[in-house]
Amino acid sequence: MVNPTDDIEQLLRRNRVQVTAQRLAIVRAVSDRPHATADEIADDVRRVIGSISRQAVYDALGVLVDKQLLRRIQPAGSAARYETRVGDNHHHLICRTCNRTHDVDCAVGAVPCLTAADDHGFVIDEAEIIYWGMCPSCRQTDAAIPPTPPTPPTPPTKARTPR
Amino acid sequence: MVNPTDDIEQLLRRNRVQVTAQRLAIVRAVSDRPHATADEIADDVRRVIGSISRQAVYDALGVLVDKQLLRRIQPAGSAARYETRVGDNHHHLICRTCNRTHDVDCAVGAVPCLTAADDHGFVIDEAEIIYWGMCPSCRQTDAAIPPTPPTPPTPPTKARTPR
DNA sequence: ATCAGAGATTTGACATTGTCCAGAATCGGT
DNA sequence: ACCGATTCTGGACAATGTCAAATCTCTGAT
Repeated sequence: MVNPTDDIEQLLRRNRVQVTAQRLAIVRAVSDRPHATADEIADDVRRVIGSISRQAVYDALGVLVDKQLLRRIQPAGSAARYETRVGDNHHHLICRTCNRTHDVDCAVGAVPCLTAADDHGFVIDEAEIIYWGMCPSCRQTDAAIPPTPPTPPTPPTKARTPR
Repeated sequence: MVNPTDDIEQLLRRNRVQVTAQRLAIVRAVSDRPHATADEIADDVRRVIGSISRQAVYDALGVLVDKQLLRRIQPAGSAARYETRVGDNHHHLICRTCNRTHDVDCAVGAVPCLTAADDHGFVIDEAEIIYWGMCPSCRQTDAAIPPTPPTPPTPPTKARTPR
């Protein structure tokens, strides 16, 4: 419960976003569970508000991302994820096995990575960086059960990603 | 036509990948048109081979990526794209408007970006970097037609990305 | 406090990108 | 040329979004 509802409401008003119960609940849900997918957010919101349409969730997330109140990330092989930490050029570290996602401050500095070796004449506005790897607990699990090459309990050769 | 078919065939055999007409055509298609989607690849292959099932395309691409003969990238808001340039830690520069994708050598050096500021105990095996921006020709087009605020010929506020 | 219009939500259809499965066809070693 | 393993085909299905029309709700002005 990071943000009292009142704060969220004022945040929306300051940014000229119409305030509705759905949007309040959505922002709160994202704030409470960073890196959640639209689906997870919808579930969380329903638990609080009772019900919400899928479309409302997508619309609200779209508006909030547009207004830069939320940031959307779309890691390969998973649905889009949302977070409230915005405007600070941080990156992400994702476990290939369990999909756990961590924020990582930019290694280089403030707005660093916006410099490509050769920009091909582009005007670059974002450098999106995702570090892929294996988290400590998955590494442990994986190492603990070597005697099952064909079908390791965790992912076989590669975690399935049914979108 | 970068690779004669014979070279592709030997490449497959060297890597213990069964050689089929479909796979040869697929590798060639990816080689001829880097950053193509599965769908585009299927079309290209059909133009050469006559026909191929959607599943065969996905299967082959999956196998080839597994064997590291192809690299798969999945930019936000578009289908997965494939390229033959593999194992050299290069990154990508994508135009938000027209989706044109360029390769960019890593700004830092050899295998550089594998260092996150805080790795949370992860074993990181890849740092995926996508630079987002606007390419020269889209920038020009965009600037050339300012008198259409409601529905600019190019994207209204943001290019739609129907996946 | 009320009202009108802008904007949001709901509902239901549809699109895209993949995956699963079972059977037929093909490949490659002998 | 044969046989077992692998691949391909075709059809169904799943996940994640988007579109469009009708209805409802906010919000600012009266």
